[in-house]
Amino acid sequence: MSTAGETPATGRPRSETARQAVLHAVDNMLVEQGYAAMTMKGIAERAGVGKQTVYRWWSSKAEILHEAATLDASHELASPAAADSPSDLAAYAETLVTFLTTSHAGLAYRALVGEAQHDPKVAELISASDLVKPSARAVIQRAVERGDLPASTDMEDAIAELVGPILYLVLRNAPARSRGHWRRYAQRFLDGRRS
Amino acid sequence: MSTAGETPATGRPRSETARQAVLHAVDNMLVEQGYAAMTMKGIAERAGVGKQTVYRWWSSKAEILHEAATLDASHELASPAAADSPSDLAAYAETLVTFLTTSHAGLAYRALVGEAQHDPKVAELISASDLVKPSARAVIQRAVERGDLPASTDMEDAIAELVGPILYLVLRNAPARSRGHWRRYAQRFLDGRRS
Amino acid sequence: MSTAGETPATGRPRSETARQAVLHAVDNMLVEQGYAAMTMKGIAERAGVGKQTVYRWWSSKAEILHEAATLDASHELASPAAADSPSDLAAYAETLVTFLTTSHAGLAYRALVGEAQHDPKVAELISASDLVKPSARAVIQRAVERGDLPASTDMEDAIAELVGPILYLVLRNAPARSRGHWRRYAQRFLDGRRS
Amino acid sequence: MSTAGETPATGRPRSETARQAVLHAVDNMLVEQGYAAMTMKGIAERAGVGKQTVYRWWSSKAEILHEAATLDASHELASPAAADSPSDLAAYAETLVTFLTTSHAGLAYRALVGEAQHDPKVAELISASDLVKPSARAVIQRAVERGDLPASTDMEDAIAELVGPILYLVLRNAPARSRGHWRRYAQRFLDGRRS
DNA sequence: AAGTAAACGAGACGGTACGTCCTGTCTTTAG
DNA sequence: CTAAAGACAGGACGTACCGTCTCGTTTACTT
Repeated sequence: MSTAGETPATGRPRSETARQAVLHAVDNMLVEQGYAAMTMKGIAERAGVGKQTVYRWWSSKAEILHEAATLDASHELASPAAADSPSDLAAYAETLVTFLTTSHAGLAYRALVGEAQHDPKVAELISASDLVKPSARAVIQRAVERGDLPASTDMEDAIAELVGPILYLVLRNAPARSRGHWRRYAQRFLDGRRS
Repeated sequence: MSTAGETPATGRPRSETARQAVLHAVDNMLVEQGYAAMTMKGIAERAGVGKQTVYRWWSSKAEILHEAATLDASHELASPAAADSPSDLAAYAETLVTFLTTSHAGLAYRALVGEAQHDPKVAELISASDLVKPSARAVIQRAVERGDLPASTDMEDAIAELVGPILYLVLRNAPARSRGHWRRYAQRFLDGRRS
Repeated sequence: MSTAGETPATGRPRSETARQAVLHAVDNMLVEQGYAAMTMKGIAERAGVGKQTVYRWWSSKAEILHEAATLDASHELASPAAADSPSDLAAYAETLVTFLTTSHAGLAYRALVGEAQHDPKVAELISASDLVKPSARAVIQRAVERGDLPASTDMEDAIAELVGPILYLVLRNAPARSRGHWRRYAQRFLDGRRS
Repeated sequence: MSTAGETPATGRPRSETARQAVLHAVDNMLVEQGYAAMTMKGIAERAGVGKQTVYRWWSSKAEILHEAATLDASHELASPAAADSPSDLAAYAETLVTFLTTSHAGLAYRALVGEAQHDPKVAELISASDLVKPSARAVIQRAVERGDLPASTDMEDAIAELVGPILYLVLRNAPARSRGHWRRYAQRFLDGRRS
């Protein structure tokens, strides 16, 4: 990871230019070539940066991708509160699908979830700082506060049941669903959890 | 893929011994070393087989893994019909979790789902012959026939909503849930789809 | 080293084409670029060969160079016996100078002698199979047999005293000496060892 | 090279401490690790000096080594005039062998002679300021003045014939020779050059 | 005393070669 | 014609050095 906690007292400071170049390179290469075709060597060349500079700040392409995606994700997943809980949840579902299927950060997220199945380090990375969870937690929290979900709702389970089916479809490249579909999806989610 | 259409008229026949050796090697290596550390060369050596022999019958380690997993999966995911739908669904959820977290084939399935995010060929492979879907379809079908789910139930959506949350938890290495949890999970699933 | 002692019973045999391509590449690159600028990567590319193939048969550029030079050296250093010992020794001195200053193999020999000062492995290599020594030994032996040098002559010392000054001049890029110079040089060598 | 021509009018002056630290570091590292293992970075760290400081005053490790060796060489190669020319020459030969095989500066000299075969800049360096030549010239000059060598003796050739065989043996790590050997060696040198 | 300017230690920078590993193909002998 | 064995061309891996370039700091000489 590139976030340096303490500032080193001495030596040439890290080049922010190089950092940005790497993050942009990774972002673009993911879309153009896909995760598997990306290499540390290729990233360095694309960014116009030495390989050592990349390794100095990130230990794998997954880590770079995670940082690049995190920067955009919170902004892209922001779902403003709607009038009522069904609308709120349905809007969030649509936002999430759009994020996962069209956004650069969303593609990165899917690649990272995939990679996490092969590499425990990546699994730890996304579990320590999941891009999607916070937004899902927020929308469920709103429903609880409105009284549309019981106060006893287990947050982890609720997130899994809200996000899981969406991720399942997206990871399998299922065809897009209609707006009405997500409206009914939100309703089922609420109905199943009515006390 | 290993399915040979017509039998070649002449020459030395394909060695079934070699095929079995490869499938067993892949199975064991996945558990011992993980997906990423497996290589075609390593598989061949472990199986006591030439590299060319592996390439002759499968085009990637994903394909070998898929075949190895498919053999076991249907048997391991068989969930006998229980007395009522909630019990049936809860039992299936538990079986699926056990499969995905402890079985060799289940680990292979997770590795393949991960790989599918990087490689379209693998995505096609698992979508053409998903190990889990048939079992989920069967248990949902039983609920429809019992009248506990409406006849109009969309099967693809229902599978996604039943399996999605489970896969979401498992892919993130979430801690095991209790039997009661899955009982309530099944109930929420049915309640959301009532009326 | 590339000399395989025992023949392996199985597998694809070594490609003689690749071996020749590497040896030629090294030969040409030494002249064009110099020893320091030659790299294993560059040799492989120039030879149209994989890096692994190079490492499979030689462990360093010095070893390749040694093999390439050895092939040519004995032929190029062959000095036919002259009428008398002074002429014989003078002719050999001239041949040796020409070899060391103009021949590809001679340039390689100088590079190897240089490298041997930094790398004990190279030192061992050239001491185990020196390109120059055999030819010097032969010409001194002839002088002994003619009775122009005492039978008690220590061969190692005589070689050092015959070849050393020549090598000293060549390694320092001293200007070329005349034919008469080498004639007098041979005479001094014989005179110093008379009686 | 470190000899600064004109003194800059202003700014912090060069640190003599740093210069000495670098020269000592190089001296020790050569003995401990060998020429090939020495790096500019390693030298700087060993000397407790910044890399830039090293590059400011020397352009390569060969140059540092040359300066370090030059400081000691003239002192170590000083060979006091003996009673007669054979003794004088024999003593010098022994001194030279000892220098080349045991002294730090002698090891440095051998490393530089080796490097000169790969790098023309180093070749120029040692030919412009050879550590050994002056001492050899002095001892030969004494023999001429004593009348034991003809006045017409070509100095360059004589140096080559006196030093060449010694260097040849040393560069090949030949076993040490006895005192009697060098006595006879000196005699042969004189006999060969008697008019 | 304040200002100027170069040298200082430190270490990141863009590059490039290292030697190893793996890929998918090819070439041998054995069955 | 398949099998095991293993060499082939190619290319990415992560590491190490190269020589250059900033940093903040230090140290002498100039006003």
